[in-house]
Amino acid sequence: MFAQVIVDVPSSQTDRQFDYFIPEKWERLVLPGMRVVVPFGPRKIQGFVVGTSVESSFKKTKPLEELLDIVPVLSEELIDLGNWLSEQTLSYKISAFQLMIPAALRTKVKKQVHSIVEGNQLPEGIRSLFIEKQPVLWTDLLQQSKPIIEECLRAIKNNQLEVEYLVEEKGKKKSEKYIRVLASAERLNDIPARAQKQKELVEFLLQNKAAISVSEAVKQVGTTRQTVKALIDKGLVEEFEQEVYRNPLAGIDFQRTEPLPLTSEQQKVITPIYDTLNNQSHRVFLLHGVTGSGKTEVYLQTINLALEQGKEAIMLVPEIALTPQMVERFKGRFGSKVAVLHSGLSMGEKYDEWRKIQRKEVQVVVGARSAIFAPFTNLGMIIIDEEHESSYKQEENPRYHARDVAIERAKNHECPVILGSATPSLESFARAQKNVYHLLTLKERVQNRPMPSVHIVDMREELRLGNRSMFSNALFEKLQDRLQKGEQSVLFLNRRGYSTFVMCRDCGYVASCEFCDISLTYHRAQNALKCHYCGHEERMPTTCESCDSEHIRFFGSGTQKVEEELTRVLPEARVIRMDIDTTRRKGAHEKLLSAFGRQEADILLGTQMIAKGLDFPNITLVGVIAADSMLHIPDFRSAERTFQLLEQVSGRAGRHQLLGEVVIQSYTPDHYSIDLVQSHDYDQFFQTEMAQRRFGQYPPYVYVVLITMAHSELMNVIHVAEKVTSFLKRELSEETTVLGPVASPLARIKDRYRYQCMIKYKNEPKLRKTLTEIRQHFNREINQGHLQMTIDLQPYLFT
DNA sequence: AGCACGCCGACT
DNA sequence: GTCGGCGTGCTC
Repeated sequence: MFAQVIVDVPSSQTDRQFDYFIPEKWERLVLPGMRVVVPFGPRKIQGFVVGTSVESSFKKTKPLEELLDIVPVLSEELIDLGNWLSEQTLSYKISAFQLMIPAALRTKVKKQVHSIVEGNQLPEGIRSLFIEKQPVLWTDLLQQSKPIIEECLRAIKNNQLEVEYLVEEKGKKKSEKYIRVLASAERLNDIPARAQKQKELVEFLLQNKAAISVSEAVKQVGTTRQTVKALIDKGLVEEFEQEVYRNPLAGIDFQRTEPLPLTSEQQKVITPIYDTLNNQSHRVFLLHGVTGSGKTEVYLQTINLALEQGKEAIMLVPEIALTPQMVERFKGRFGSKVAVLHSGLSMGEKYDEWRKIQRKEVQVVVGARSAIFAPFTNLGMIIIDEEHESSYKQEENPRYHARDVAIERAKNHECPVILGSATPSLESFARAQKNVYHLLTLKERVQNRPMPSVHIVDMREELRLGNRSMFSNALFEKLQDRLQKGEQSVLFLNRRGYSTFVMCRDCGYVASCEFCDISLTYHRAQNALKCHYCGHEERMPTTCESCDSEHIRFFGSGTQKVEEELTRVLPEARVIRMDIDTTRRKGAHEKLLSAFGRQEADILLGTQMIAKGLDFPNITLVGVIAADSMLHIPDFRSAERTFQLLEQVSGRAGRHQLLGEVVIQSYTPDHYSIDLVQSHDYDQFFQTEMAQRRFGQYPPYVYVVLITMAHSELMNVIHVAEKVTSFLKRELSEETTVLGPVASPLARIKDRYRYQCMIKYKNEPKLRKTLTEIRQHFNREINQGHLQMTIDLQPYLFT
């Protein structure tokens, strides 16, 4: 028997199957989806078995070296999915497979050297290194002086030293010491009368038939490890190692909740989902529900039905929305049937959660992007909450979108997918309009709570009235008012975007490209404004093109500056600041939020991360300091992102008894992405934005591919970029547009110059073939490490 | 990705 | 003549 193996060597030349002979002792044990160690050339590496066969077309096959799993870590479905994913994203198969297993199971190859002769037969200079035939790590050896290294290399040639490859797993299963009682009740008499604690402990163990961890037993009886040790010595108690799961949620009690009664709207949207579940068919639903309309309850109840059918469910949430509040709702409803996967867990904790899924100890997974690969085998439901979120797109290879993977998996399992959002992505909503997805709508908040009222403040007007601070009068007064009433406020400042945009403070005019209708980016080095899409360039103006004012400014002030300002103008307010800087430490996020929940602060000031999932009853005011900050980054999705973010932030206010109010400060209050937040009119926003996309030929009207090339020599990268562009223009069909080459928005990273070109197409059968050819053509330069080339199909980032 | 093999200049 | 630099190609 032979095994087809994908080896752990990420390169284009090894991105195919290699045949290995299965030794007789493992004949029936080797199954597709298992990890193995194989000899590969002179070394040993890890690989995934993707198939077995009776024959091999190879004359000389080496045998498998080691079997790393007893049970496959990848199901047949996940192997297929991996192949599909690598085709879709033009990445290596091995990278796709590695994505699907927890980091703890990824192996590292260690190289070490040990002596195979007696010490005194080794050359004198290196004898002290290899005492007692102890192996020396290759990396340590390389730290030695040059003559020593050379002496070692010679010894290896002379068969005095041997090189050995070790394949090691990164993570370990956690085990704890457990005890069980061996003694029957009679032998209690063997314990001396004064050994009171020993007696108590044995009695306790006899009552509790099951084995118990030492630490737990000691705690329950109220004694110390010494007692346990004495009993082990007497032979009354036995100690053994037991594998345990790390529990990231230890000590937290989740209050069980029952399904809530549904509103008639919720009932209406849930019916077709139930039908699809009952028919065991595949269908994609787009659940468009305003903030606070009870989408989560719909998720919970549909998952519940899937579980009742004996199936499993995956629920994806954006990383920053994976708050304790969200986890609590799922644990509350499904208890121990839930595993949680997010980046806050340690490698070991993630491994444990993954194994719970693999062993079918849980039926529901709540997690961020990569949880879409949860090793379930009987999926009945996949939900993607906040489906418009860009964090579902992975920005490194394999550059996949969790939404696409979800739909592919759901097809494999013939089960429904729910994409949920208050502000769906244009792509998804357009698909719903074309009936590719089935649209479900929740227009009302639960219990007839009103949507928060939104005030848009024109900051140009504020300036004219002499208010130069970052808070408008309206926002300042409302903040004071909440402070007085003891209600809480949330202040939102978006610092995203790397490049400064240029704006006139008098009229709000923003310098934008005359060909692309996208804001220009300021380049300090040349004191020029550039368009990152078409390459257009103009001098940095000194006066406003529109009103001749000299108040032309670069924009961008961070949360720290706002915090400073806040303590100056409202010294009595207690402020919690939440951004990357204050939440980097593990658990800091939860700590700050729960402090705010206990009303230990009046104002929560933060970036993106406070826009989602936040649900506190006492929040009655939401302020957005600079609504335009996102609008002018050079990205065709900037208006969409602005609207989505403003809607999300607005949704944080007035979710319970108290009414909510929102203040949005803007220099361009008439822009539709800001203006339409006032009426919470998604449909109108969709219509307007679609017209823009149509005009500029952007998604969803076309598909986009971004090719980024980087090289340390500017002339070199320009040359490559030009070759790539002209090749694409020659090979691809007439209807396809190839733009560029232009310098990337981030024109130089780590001393490499970056250029990019963009493909816009509607239907391009030769696309993948052509892109693969390009990569093949520059393969040598890429392999030599001079040239970097990334190909992003359906990119979300254009840096 | 590693690693061996092999071809060319520098030097004992 | 030999050592070691890097370019080329292979790994079941």
